Amino acid sequence: MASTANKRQLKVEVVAYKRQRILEEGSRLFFSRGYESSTLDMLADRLHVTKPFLYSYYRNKGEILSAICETGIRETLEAMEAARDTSASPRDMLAMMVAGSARVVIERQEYIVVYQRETKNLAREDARRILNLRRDFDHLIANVVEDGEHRGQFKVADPGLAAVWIGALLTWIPNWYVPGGSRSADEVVDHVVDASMRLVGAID
Amino acid sequence: MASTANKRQLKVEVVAYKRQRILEEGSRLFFSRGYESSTLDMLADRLHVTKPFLYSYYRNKGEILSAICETGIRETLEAMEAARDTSASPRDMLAMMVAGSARVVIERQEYIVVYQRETKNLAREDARRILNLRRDFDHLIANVVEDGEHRGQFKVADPGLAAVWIGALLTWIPNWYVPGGSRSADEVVDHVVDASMRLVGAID
DNA sequence: ACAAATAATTACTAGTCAGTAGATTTATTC
DNA sequence: GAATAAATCTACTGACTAGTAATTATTTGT
Repeated sequence: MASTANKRQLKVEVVAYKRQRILEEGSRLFFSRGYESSTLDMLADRLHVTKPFLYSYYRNKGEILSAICETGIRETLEAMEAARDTSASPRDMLAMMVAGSARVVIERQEYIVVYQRETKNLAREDARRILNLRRDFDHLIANVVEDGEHRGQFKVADPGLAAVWIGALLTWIPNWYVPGGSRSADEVVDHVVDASMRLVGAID
Repeated sequence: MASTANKRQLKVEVVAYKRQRILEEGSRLFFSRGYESSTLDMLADRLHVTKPFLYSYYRNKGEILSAICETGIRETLEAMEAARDTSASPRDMLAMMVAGSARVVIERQEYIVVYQRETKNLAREDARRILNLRRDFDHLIANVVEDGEHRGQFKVADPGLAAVWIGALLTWIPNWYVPGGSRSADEVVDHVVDASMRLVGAID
């Protein structure tokens, strides 16, 4: 039989898993119906549980939303940080950053769309925290672009603005990429990288 | 005294004006609070009228939303069509199209943001109609890009995709342009045009 | 096996809000 | 200036839903 410590460990994992499942199904629901039009009863039904179940894993509806938004931006950010912690040239680094976060956007469409569409429904405090993550994201791009500009690999007037453009391209992906459609995920990633390179005037 | 015909004409104009004012204030309200969190009582208060007043100018809440969305996309489209009906070169035409619609996006921020954020809350039929306008918009750009590509003014792999990118830049403006901030509207327009030119690989 | 603790449910409330019926005020016509 | 029509308002309802209190079921420790 398993030790008490093991059991305790298992329980922690089960709780984490349940919390994650709530976010997964929640992101799908909010994605397809919008946050306000989604009820907690609907979410509970999809998980084959009841509403009070949700309340023992999240304080309220808003906390579920904020967890979804935070997951979306945080995973994108992590993909970028992984590329930054490389010794690649600015050009290659930017390509890796864009490719990495594009892949997250594609894999986590629901999270990303909810994150960018439902900001208005976040509680003040949550909105602030998540906005800061977004800022980190923009700075990460801006820094690489600036570095590349100094090293003569890019030709761009305003690195901050270029970062904003690249952010726009990434966030926009779910508006036109259809999973299972004519374009493969890899093609999409390549296109986004190509467009980003054009925006920063990467010298061939 | 004014003739009966004149009075009738005036009345038509007054009705149109009231409908327009509802949309104006509605777009501001939906922009700042989100559609679902906005109540018709709030909207009525802002106009110093009552809820049933709104119902004598629009059938229901959804019709107000759809009118706002349609106004947003339609005005952008009109700016583009004006540029298309010019005999300019593809390069100049695209620049005019982007500049024209960027100005509309800046002037009508509230309409544009509501349009792109609240699509999920549109009735089926309205969503379809508005999606078609959006398609026209994309085609208009794609056509110019394709034309420019054939004439050797642009260098781009997929004109349809380039159109999507440009649409992304335009729609994204409200996410970073702050009216009365450090950048003037004209500067913003120039930046968007510049970025679009880079995306289509315009030959200098 | 049984007591304690944990997990999840049933059944409810309190508040909100889109939409409406009927009254009232304002404008128009003769 | 009375009669009619148009515009707007007051006061209400019915449906919905976030959140909760009290109860039942399940797991755990001894």
